[in-house]
Amino acid sequence: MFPHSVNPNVSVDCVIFSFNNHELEVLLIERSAGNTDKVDEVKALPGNLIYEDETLNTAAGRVLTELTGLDNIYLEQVFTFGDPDRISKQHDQDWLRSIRAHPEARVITVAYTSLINKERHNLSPSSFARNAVWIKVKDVPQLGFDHNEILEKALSHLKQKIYIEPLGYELLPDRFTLAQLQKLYEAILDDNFDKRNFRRKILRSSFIIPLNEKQQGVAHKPAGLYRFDKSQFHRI
Amino acid sequence: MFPHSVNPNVSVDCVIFSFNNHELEVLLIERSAGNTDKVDEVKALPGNLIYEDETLNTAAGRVLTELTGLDNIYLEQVFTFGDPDRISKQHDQDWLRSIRAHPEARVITVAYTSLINKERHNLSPSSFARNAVWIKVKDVPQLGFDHNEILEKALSHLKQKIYIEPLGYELLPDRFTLAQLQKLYEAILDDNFDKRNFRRKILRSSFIIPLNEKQQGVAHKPAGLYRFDKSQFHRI
DNA sequence: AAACTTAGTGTAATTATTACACAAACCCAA
DNA sequence: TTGGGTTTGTGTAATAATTACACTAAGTTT
Repeated sequence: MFPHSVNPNVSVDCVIFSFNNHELEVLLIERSAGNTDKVDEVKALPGNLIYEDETLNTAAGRVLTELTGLDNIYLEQVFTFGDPDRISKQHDQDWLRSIRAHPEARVITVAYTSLINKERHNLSPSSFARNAVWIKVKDVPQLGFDHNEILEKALSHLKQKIYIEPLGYELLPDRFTLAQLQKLYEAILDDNFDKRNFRRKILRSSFIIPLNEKQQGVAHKPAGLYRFDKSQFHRI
Repeated sequence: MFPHSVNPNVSVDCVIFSFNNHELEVLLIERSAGNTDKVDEVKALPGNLIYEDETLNTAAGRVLTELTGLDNIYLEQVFTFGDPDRISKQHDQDWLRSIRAHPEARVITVAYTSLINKERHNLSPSSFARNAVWIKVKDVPQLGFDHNEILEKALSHLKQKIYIEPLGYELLPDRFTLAQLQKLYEAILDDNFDKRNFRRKILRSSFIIPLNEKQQGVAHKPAGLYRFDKSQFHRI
């Protein structure tokens, strides 16, 4: 491996969502300061400066892997944040000084997002990520830099997208019930739907295929199981 | 005025659309090389490096003004392009060498877009824009850098947006006919609609207010005039 | 066997979408 | 002044989508 040269002015940040059958969660890291074992109590989105010789998309994937261990995740660009003061809060600067060659350099960041099923991926934080944790979107505290704003933008991007693409095939188990799917839509859109209308509409869409199986071992009438038919749509 | 320091790694590009009552047009500049009066025959979107102390949005407005004279245009971010090779074509490099301190530096560009009525704005190209011209979107030639790709992305952004926001209040005259409005929608969406259905739908929307006036001096039945009611919606 | 819990279903009213054709209003030219 | 040219403006029927709404069925637990 040759060493890569770093672009001091451009970073990527990743907003990775998951679903715990109830609520949306987002992946955050706990920053550790330099070589010390001191954990910075402020959480942040996984992100870092790009290399000079990689695309933004590649950078997002690499940085996500380096910080959290998540590998081979499909990432989609959301928005770019470039306020000149976005990294200049004192606390953020203190932290940057411990890890960056030019902590004072202006950094524009390109946000990427993805949806994953956290059961299918293991986290193994490293680099300056002392820890990587799933936090309920509704419980997200004040984050470093402008990361709350980035999260908000990724969320509204997600809300828009769910009308276009049948999201969720990544967020749910392979076989799922329509109640689970409905809860997912409700979590993303922060709304509630009528069960009958939701079912009618979603089954009309041909992405969701009924299986001849039922839930087992639940203390009530078992629900039928469904799966996504990925062949019915294509990423652009 | 103090001199501004330039960020060598980040630029903005502006995709400005207008409408000639028939087709969509986009604003391009003809690049002039350095101090020479030689016109680079390749056209490009108006764009340039950002200053260290301005936001991306501010940079987009400033650059647009500097290159084309368009002032005070509402600009909206579209997408960010960061391919490591996006400015390395020989011809683009030749031109960059004539105007940039570090022509070889990697540049990530943030694209912005707007819709304007070209009748209401004057072009006065300056800086390295030898000329600024409106080109029909369907006639756009091969542009410098990755600007064809950027234009495509801005166009699809526009198509998406027209479903959400009642665009067009900027693109049409203050008073317009429903046929003009329909042609605008058809130009943007590259589609054709049934006149009766279009009218019914658009009039249902409450943004479009009938006036008690008719076209004058046309050699056929004069059409009724309408205006937009801007109070009926708000930019986010 | 009764209580508990969630699944699964139908209908009527309203609204939106699609497809389709002809008379009315104005100008112009003969 | 009349007829031709051109674009405007309008209605309806068929189909599809949306909304609102409540009870029985199928399991488990006690």
